[in-house]
Amino acid sequence: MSVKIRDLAKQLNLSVATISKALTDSHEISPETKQRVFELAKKLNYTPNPYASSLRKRSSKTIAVVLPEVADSFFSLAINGIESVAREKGYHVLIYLTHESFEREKAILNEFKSGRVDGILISVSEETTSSDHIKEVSSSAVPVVFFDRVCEDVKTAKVITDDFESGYKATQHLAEQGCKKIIYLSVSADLSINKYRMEGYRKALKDYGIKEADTVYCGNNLDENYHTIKEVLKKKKRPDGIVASVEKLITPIYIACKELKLIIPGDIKLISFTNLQTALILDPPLSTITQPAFEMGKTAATILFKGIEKENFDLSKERIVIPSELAVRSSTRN
Amino acid sequence: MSVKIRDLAKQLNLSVATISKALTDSHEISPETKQRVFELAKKLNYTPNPYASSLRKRSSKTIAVVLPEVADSFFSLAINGIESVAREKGYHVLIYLTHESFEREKAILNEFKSGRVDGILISVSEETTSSDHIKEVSSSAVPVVFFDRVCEDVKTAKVITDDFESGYKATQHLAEQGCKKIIYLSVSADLSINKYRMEGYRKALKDYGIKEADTVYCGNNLDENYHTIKEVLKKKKRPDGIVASVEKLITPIYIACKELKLIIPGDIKLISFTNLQTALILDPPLSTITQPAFEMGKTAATILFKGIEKENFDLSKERIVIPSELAVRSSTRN
DNA sequence: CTGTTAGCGCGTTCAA
DNA sequence: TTGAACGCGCTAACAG
Repeated sequence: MSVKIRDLAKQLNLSVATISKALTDSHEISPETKQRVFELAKKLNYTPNPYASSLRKRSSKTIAVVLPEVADSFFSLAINGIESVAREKGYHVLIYLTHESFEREKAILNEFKSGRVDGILISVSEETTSSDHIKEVSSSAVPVVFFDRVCEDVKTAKVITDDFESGYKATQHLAEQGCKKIIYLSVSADLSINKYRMEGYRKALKDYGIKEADTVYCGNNLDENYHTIKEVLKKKKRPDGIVASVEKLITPIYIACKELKLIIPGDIKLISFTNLQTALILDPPLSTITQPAFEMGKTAATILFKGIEKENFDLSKERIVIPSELAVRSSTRN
Repeated sequence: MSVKIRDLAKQLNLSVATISKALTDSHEISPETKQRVFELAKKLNYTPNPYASSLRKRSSKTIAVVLPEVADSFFSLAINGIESVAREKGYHVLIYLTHESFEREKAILNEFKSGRVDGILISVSEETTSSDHIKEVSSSAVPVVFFDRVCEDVKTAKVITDDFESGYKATQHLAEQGCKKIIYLSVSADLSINKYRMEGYRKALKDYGIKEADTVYCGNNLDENYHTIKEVLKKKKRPDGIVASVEKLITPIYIACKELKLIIPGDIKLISFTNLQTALILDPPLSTITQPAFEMGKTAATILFKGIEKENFDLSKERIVIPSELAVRSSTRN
């Protein structure tokens, strides 16, 4: 086994309590003994047993990050942001993936009632309809911060982007380029982000007097999505504009268009929500709505730590909306 | 606080020991009492305190995953693989990012000497030259499995792709298309994957009698990489083939080519290591070497769990090479 | 300034 | 089949 406080105590002829205090730099220990303790600790490479400490202090210095998946560039970047502030604050990060399954999400959340983590960062799954499982842990004194995909009915902090505005801006961009039939591609009707983005889309359609609209729901499978999209594009009254509300729809859209020999942006104009670097180099070019994923991760984590560390910090008051960016890229060919 | 064994014991007029045994389904407890215990546990939503249990059992049911970053599609997919087998086996996953810093990697590894985790999955940083920090934890009885980016001198399990072969195949692909000057774009000379890929590249050059070669080292910044690549492409004796050994070089290459009005694959043929879905829809098309990232994550995790759970399982004997795939995509325009 | 004592919640003796 | 007692390693209260 590794070296423990007892070992240090014996070697220095001190009590374990003294060592413990010295190690936490307590003011009730003389500088000299502190010095001796530090030196021996370093020499023997002493590292405190985190679980003993957690048990005693009732705090684990650990947070949980619950995500649908890390396939997507948004969540990848967000993890980087979360991890960087966690490390800075001396916290450890447990990662859990729901794979968009509600059942799995419930099972995961249930494990947080036992004090494994001091706080939770969550972006709910596509299937999540009820939020009881979250309320339950939230009310059992473990702080929860929502992040991107939220449950509005849980009274706690939320860090989101301006989904309504970005849905509006995306649609507006297409409308201003002369699109007359703009469709909205989605993956889940229940998701908060989707609801707001779609409302923005509807508002823009209205403002620009566009009557022809349609919402198409896709799934999580590339092939199926490709087929779904292809069917839509084969219709007699084909859309001339597409708002892709999530990143994973880009590939099937491009494939379907190529297959059907539809030219972007000649026949169909396209805009997608994504943080992919390769959006820069797609040809035909892809206009995008980019979310500040890294920043969002950092912000959400920062708020969570406040909720954990500040005694009476009211998380339910926090609702941070971070603006997304519209990047218009026009063709060099047409 | 949450409900504990004591609470169950009181309500059932049993001792804590009996409850504990019943919950672990011990054979020395009668079926009837087990039944009663289970029922009450479920009713009160009892979840054992993981830290008390870890302290007592000297096992945390937790593994650490140490990665450079999750920017890249390879690591994103790998995390999914790792998490899925971890969950299946009832393990928790702590994630740590080195951000390609050796110092950070050492600091992280140092924390694993205290029994926080039962095992470690690691893909080393670009800066990692020595492996003492890994040997140290590995020899202190915590199993380590390398994964993609390995340290050859540490005697433990390694899960990798056929880097030599894929470097060879990539170069061969360009050579067979008639390239006469093929350059290799890299990010770090020290990385194991890079060494092997480059050896494959060199071997292919030799086999195809290509004399003109060059290796260009890039960094982690999109802009800088763009400039570096642009300079190379501006030379009088411009390369006519590029092997991009990591995903993040794709974007700067495309940008530089566009800027210089170099046509892919007319002027320059390109092949890159990547798992990006959007590689499918890049135009001009991008041929790729794809690593089975999800599978690798699963495999690495599976081996790690064997090392953790099987008493005398010799990790140092394990070296699993998973084949990557060459996907050739040709232009529809030229 | 330092030491003694008493748990944190759980699992494992050993005795009944 | 059950229970009492101890200890995992650490920290906090209270004495000295």
